[in-house]
Amino acid sequence: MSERVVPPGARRRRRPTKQGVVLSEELIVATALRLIEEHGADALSVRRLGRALGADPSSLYRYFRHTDDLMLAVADELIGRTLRAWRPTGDWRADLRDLGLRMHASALAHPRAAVLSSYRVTGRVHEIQAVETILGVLRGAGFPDADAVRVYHAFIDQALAFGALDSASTALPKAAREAEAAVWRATYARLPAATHPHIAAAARHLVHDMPRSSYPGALDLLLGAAAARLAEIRATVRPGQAS
Amino acid sequence: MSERVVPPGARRRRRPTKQGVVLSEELIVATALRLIEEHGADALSVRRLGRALGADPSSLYRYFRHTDDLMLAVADELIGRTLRAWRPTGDWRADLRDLGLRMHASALAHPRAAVLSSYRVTGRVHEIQAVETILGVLRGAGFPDADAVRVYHAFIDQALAFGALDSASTALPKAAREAEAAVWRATYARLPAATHPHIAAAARHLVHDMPRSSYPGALDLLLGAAAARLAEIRATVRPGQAS
DNA sequence: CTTAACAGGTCAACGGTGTTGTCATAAGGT
DNA sequence: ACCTTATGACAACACCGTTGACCTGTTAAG
Repeated sequence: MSERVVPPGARRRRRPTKQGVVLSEELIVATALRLIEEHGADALSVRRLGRALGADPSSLYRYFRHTDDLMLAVADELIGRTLRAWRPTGDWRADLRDLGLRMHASALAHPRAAVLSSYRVTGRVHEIQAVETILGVLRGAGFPDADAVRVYHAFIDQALAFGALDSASTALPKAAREAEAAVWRATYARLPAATHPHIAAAARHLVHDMPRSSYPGALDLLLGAAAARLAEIRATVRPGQAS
Repeated sequence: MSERVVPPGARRRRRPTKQGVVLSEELIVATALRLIEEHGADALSVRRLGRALGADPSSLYRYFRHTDDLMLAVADELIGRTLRAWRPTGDWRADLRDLGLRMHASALAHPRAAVLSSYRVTGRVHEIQAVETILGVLRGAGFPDADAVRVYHAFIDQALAFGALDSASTALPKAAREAEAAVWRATYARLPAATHPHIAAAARHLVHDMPRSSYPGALDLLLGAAAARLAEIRATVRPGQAS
């Protein structure tokens, strides 16, 4: 066995599959994404992916060391797509808001990849490009390096964390998702004021608010705090005028 | 088969297992938690849990309809423990900060349950108690119902989302976790300024910041924004003096 | 005190999963 | 034309969650 995965550059022998398909890293990732989109995140398994490709499942291990590796490649491809669709305008706050919402939406569309990419550092091309781009926006806006990294960190973690959270709940079978919303109406909204005064008082708001994502609000909060920090920095730096 | 799970109240026949153990919902949940603590989140499977209990795996289905159900019970137990350990002082901001950190820590200690509980509404006793308690803190501080729910929502989602995110990364095998940190040093910190100027400029900060959790910072941000909102509300309400 | 019902345990099986060791073969370089 | 070897196929392993059928001891009713 030793190492069955060959570095991408060294691949040459394009022997087709029994069913005539010529495999490649790109084709595998694209097919995985298609499977996820068409049949949901749970439809993705090595065996099913093999079947969809017209190849033996074990062939995939010539391209990825294990499932995780494959999912990271899928996640990186998603980052790339999100970044390509994004059109920065030069207004850092609006641009980051837009990017945050896009990342969140992309996570919602691909729950499984979102969960994985939320806590893994891929070190792949698109991820690096995203880091460079976001840091560029922040430094361009005038954040000193240390603050730029802090804001970047909070921004990216929040987008990923809420993305994973919200995507997990939309990935539930439809019946289960409706059942969740029903818990707020049927259980919480009916608790008597005698035993649960605070829930009873706020019941109306709970039923309305809780089944919705709190990400947009949290994002605005973060950007607001960052803007306040930037104003503070600018005020401090004015006298000396150095970066 | 029909319905094999009997509602907790109706249980009476306490026939012991072949190996002499008397099962109960509480014992199962406690054992599951112990397994997670001792051998990591991946050590928890129906079969292993059965083995640890000295019972056939299928016996567990007399108590929980499926694995999810079991994990929700585990999650609810965790909420209960966290809440019991928390000692509110009456200072809403300090109390919520303390509670948020405790929830985050508890998620770190029980990654698998954390992930599940982060996007599911259990409607179980401890969860309800937590909602009532937190809403009580906020309403007691003077937040009107609608704002209390908004702050509650952001607070709880943030704690759960970051908890799930951070716990997922600490649940990685130690080798993988070290590899992640190494990516920042070995890949990002070495990118040439010519192609990646922003990363190169901020490299030192990236290496230091990125492998750490951004939750405490994000939490303070949220509470700061909530405090600002409360001050605003108080200022507006002063003249009429009504709640 | 006997007896009938059934809660709650066991067993065996089904169809799935990721992963690996071994083998065969066709493509490429020489 | 040959040799090497990348790469695909196959079969097997050890797991997983879940279920239907069966059996038995406890319990409540008569």
